[in-house]
Amino acid sequence: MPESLPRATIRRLPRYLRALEATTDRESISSEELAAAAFTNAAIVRRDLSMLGFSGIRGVGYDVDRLRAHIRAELGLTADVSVAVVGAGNLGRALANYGGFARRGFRVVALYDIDPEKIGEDVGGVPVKPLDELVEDGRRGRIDIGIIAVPGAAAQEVADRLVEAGVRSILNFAPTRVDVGAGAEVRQVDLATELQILSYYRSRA
Amino acid sequence: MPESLPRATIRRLPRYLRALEATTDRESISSEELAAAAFTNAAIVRRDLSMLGFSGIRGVGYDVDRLRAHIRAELGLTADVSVAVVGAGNLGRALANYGGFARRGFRVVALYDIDPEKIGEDVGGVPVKPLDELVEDGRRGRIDIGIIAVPGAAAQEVADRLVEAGVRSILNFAPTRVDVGAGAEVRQVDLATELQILSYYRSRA
DNA sequence: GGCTGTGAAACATTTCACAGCA
DNA sequence: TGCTGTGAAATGTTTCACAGCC
Repeated sequence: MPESLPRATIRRLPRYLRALEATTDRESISSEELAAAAFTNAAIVRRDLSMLGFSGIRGVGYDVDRLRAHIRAELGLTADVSVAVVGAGNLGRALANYGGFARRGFRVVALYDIDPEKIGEDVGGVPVKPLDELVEDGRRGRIDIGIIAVPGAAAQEVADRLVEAGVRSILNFAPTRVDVGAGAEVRQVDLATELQILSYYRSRA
Repeated sequence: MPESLPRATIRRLPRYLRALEATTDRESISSEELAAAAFTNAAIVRRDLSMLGFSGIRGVGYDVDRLRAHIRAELGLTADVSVAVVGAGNLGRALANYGGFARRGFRVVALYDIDPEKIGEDVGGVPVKPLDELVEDGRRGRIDIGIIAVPGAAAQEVADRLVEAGVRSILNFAPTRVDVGAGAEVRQVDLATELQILSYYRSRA
């Protein structure tokens, strides 16, 4: 594995990319300007881009087009990324319909569920398929990222299936942490946790 | 404002609380055990609890009931917290229906939308109301936390209304950052960003 | 003996500040 | 002159390791 970037830098790359995608009217951008657009500060921008091995021009700034392409490449976003969502409940449907994914190069290719009632439905162009087909689909075509949008009790089972299907990147919305081997990377989004953290700050305002 | 805890500690408190809520069969728990349940390590647990001003008993561990109550208090979760969701699209509906909130003491009291078609609907017991009533509702009753679940273009406008309604804690699911004064705390959950970070790790596996 | 509480070291990240180049 | 690139300091966080108490 090539030298990895600092975690803090990685977390900021999507913000830089978004800012650069919104920048269409200029050839170059200074660290100060990019920082303002990406909600950080100029020193951090310069340090981050230097970690990426990307150079600007002193007295001028960074070349917008080249930087955009550089960050896309760094994030592995050179081609569309295919996403499978497991769980066709409210959250799964919301994710399948979410325009923000397509706009950023993520293509939701299927929703999987165990409820026979839901199989065959079409959610904004995305077919709902039986969970039993996940492993086969994953082995045949390519699923780059799997999203777990099922109740906590089913999360581990779904994670196992995803891994079996060859999925090595998982976004888990279930509050239950899942254990996959070293073979996969899991990110956790816990909605109640976010509210609890807000609650902490609120209670001492 | 009382001395604030380190950010890193605050982020872990919800995990400790969840672990302790699942612990009903024992009176005390060691840092080692709590660490395993909360996906961290024993030294961090001891340091965190010591920052909280909470003491265990040497040779034994931490009193489960007292610690649970202590963390709940620290998180401001002594009473139910009321939540308003703005945007009755797929995501807003998913959030209004999400059992994980109620189970953790968060009560979604209303969904707000501008679409006249949706007004008056009932989403899992939560009424959909016109956005125009948000400010009035917020001033009359109490809305502890507001969730923005509208398209990016409308996010800032919604944030302004929330602040006007007296809401000082906001969870924003729109990709657009919102600017509220110093009066409110905003947390950002960006779904595409999460996928991009996963994509980074995938591309170098 | 077992586990907490915490100095001190190690590590990670941010900020400062300025030399150096276009 | 204006802005980058980066040492060095400051700050924040984790890890180590062990004294001290139950």
